[in-house]
Amino acid sequence: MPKTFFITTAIDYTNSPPHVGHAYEKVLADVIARYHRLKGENVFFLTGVDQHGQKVQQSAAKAGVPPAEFVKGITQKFVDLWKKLDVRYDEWAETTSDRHKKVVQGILQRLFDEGQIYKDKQSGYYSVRQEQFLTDKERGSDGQFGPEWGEIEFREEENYYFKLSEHKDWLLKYLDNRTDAVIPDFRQTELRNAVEKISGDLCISRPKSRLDWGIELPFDKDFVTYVWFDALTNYISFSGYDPNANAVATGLRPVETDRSNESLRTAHRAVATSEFDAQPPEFLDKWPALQIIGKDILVPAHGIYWVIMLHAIGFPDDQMPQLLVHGWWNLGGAKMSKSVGNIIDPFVLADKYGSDALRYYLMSDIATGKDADFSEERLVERYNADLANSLGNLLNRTLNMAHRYRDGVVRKTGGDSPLAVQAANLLHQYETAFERFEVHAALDRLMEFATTCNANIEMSAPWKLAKDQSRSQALDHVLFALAESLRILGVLISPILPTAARAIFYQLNVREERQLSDPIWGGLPDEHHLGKPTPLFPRIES
RNA sequence: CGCGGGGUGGAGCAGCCUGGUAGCUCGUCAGGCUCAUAACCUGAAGGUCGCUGGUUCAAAUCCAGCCCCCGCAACCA
Repeated sequence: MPKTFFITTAIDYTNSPPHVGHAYEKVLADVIARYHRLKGENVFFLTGVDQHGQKVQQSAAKAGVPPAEFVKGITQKFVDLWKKLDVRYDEWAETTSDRHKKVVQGILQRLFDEGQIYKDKQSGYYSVRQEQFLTDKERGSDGQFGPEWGEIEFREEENYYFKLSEHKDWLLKYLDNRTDAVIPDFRQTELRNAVEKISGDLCISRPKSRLDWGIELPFDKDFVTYVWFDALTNYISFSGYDPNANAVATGLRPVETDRSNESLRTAHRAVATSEFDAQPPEFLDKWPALQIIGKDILVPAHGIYWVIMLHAIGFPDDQMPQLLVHGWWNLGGAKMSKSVGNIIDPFVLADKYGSDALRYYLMSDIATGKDADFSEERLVERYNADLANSLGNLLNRTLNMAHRYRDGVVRKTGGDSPLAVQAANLLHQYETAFERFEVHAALDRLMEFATTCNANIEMSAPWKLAKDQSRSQALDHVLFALAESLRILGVLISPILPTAARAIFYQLNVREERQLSDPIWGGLPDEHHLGKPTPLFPRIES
């Protein structure tokens, strides 16, 4: 039984409703997931929401509702959006669920028992209004804290810390050994540089007096865990990880009193490997995941904290997730941001242009990993050029001719079509692009093929063939090749445009193809009866 | 000398990792076609691939230096 393809996205923070950036990430993950399903693989696509934390607590208080209720409302908007955009996930992560809490607490307890988590005192300037400690970063150009922070006081606070810096050397070595830990590679360079600068440990708690909307520390009920262990662990807590599966193996673990000792660390790894194997089969079947994240949360969250957390709880190096880091949709060259108020609402776009149009734009007009500029005019332009004029019109004219000249029946004739060769090339290039997560490139190849088909029609001029009885067979040959080409286009575009693909199959009157082996030339039966043409992508007139 | 990204015909971008006639969409101009969603096809004009130097038979692509633009507190993919 082959392993399941496991793909995750970042979980979205339920402090405010989704914008087009959220939509991009989930659609990207959905497209890659659908591609793997097309390949016939078992796929586990996990996404969800991050519901705890200070901002949520504050927003809920402002709205005058309990955090649990506040979070429910925002969560629903995300769920609604994914439904609207055909984002089909297999599991939904909500960090307030019991299932998740148990895993988080299990991991925390374990690390605490092993001495990886300790209590310490921190002191510094504290903003009462913002309920946070201030660092030098918050100082203005004059070196003072600005009025936006309100009253500032000097405060001491105890918190729990995770021994992050202890794993710095491991992480450096891991990154050096695995060149595709992060994609694209320049992000790995960026991460590697950031790891070099790690100093100090990671604060992982907040006293309940300050924040109680979170998961309680299992070893100290006056605290909740803050952000990192709460949010990042969702990737394993919702995929079957059992924090207690390693109970036996942990007993073998040497007590690490001298943590700088390399031999102990080696022993630690040896034990860790076996304890990882003790995980439930359903988890082992999925893990490791391909994790899709935005460029803002690579450093330090996923690239440093998350992989170190996994390492600390015994995940071997070859079980580290691969991080696919995508860029941002900017607006007029400027960053999209809530405070500036230049947020694009994906609901509005989806209602106005349809799910597929939005999906197509988000997948085609940005190179995976890079930034791009969002523009509604571009969306319309690409929709009209590629989907309406090229692909949609190709389907329409082909079906029209088939009905007009042949009553909708296409016949297999001997001989090769130049389109057959092109289709084989297309399939190859398409797969290559997808293996590199270059969805934009895959779409380019698809549209090139559609253009080739359109050019093929001009060249063969079926309307002339139809007038000449002696060339009847040539006409059959052309029409069959075109119908076959469209069937292949439908299969290959289905991960990106699931709704449109279904419409193509319907109009071609073929059953919904699901396998990547289907786009092989010759799949269409002889004497096939095509369906009636209906404009697939009506032009958007501005 | 902080870290990283970018600079490609009028606009927006891909290509760069794995050097070998510079490609896509839009726009402009000229033809063609009529099956089609006033869609389609062909051709043309338009580029010193930021600058300088190096490596090479060959550089948009590799190396070095320089110039300009953007991101790196929070919200936040």
